[in-house]
Amino acid sequence: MARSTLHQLTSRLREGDRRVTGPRQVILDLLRSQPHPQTIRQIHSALPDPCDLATIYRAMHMLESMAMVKRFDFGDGTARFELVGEGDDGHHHHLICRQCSSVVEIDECFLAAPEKKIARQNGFIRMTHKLEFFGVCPECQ
Amino acid sequence: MARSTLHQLTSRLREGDRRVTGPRQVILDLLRSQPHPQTIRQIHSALPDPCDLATIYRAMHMLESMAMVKRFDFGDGTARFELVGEGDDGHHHHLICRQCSSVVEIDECFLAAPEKKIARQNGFIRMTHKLEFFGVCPECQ
DNA sequence: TCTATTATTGCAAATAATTTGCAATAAATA
DNA sequence: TATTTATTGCAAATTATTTGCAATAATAGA
Repeated sequence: MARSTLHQLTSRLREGDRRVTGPRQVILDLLRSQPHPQTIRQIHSALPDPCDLATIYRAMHMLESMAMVKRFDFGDGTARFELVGEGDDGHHHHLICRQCSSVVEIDECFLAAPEKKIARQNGFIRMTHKLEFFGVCPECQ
Repeated sequence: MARSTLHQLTSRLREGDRRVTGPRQVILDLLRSQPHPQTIRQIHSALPDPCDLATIYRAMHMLESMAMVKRFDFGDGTARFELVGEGDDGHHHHLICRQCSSVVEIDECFLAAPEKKIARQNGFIRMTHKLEFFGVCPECQ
């Protein structure tokens, strides 16, 4: 999946009737450069031209509602966000080191069949799931 | 897996050099009666003889450290706890309705093989994972 | 059973992530 | 360029959770 240009991203904003503001551009540009999910705080401290934390929270909600970012939960009580490629649903998983918190992207999803089975057995529809792997990375062993 | 008696649970406390206090007994008894993970707040409001929230938070930490309860994360920013049977590691998953939050226990785990594969491919050890399924239950459709 | 020891509790205050009200500001449009 | 209104910054509010500390109660020993 090719990485979007900043221009492509701001175009998506315009198409969604959202304004292309300074904070939104630097946030998108930052996310564009990061291969792994970022916390609000990481985004905030990495911005060249800083803006208020509340602005980032609001931007992430907006981007999430437009399916431009995907929210991930590593179980530490802090949301993380990753840019979603156009035409992609962003569904994938991560492998996280419990010592140093380094992250490996896991593109494969093993749960399509089990998920269907569980849905059928319990009469559920509109299924999805959240899955993250944890372990100790080579460096931390 | 048979449900433990309150006596069996308090025995485990004594074996771990923990005191069998009033709050701990009512908390354990409450968890014993619940088939699904409970939030601190749910536990608090269901206690016949109420105690401080901080006491429940501390009790759950203690019980977790003794592997008597397992913490689950349904992604709503609130921890949930389920009693773990003796000789059981408590590892399992849930199916949660996004409308009414009803819960189905999923005892099967489909990820043993994929987890090994991911560990091998990335040189990780001491693996585990967090997985919860979400959907819309029959009642809410 | 009574006493001493110390883990545990309750209460209040502290954290930390996130949300929100509101006036000031700055995109987008005519 | 002027107008409209989404967006921002700032401060205060919310929610889940943690922590300090003095009071209390569970347990071991006499």
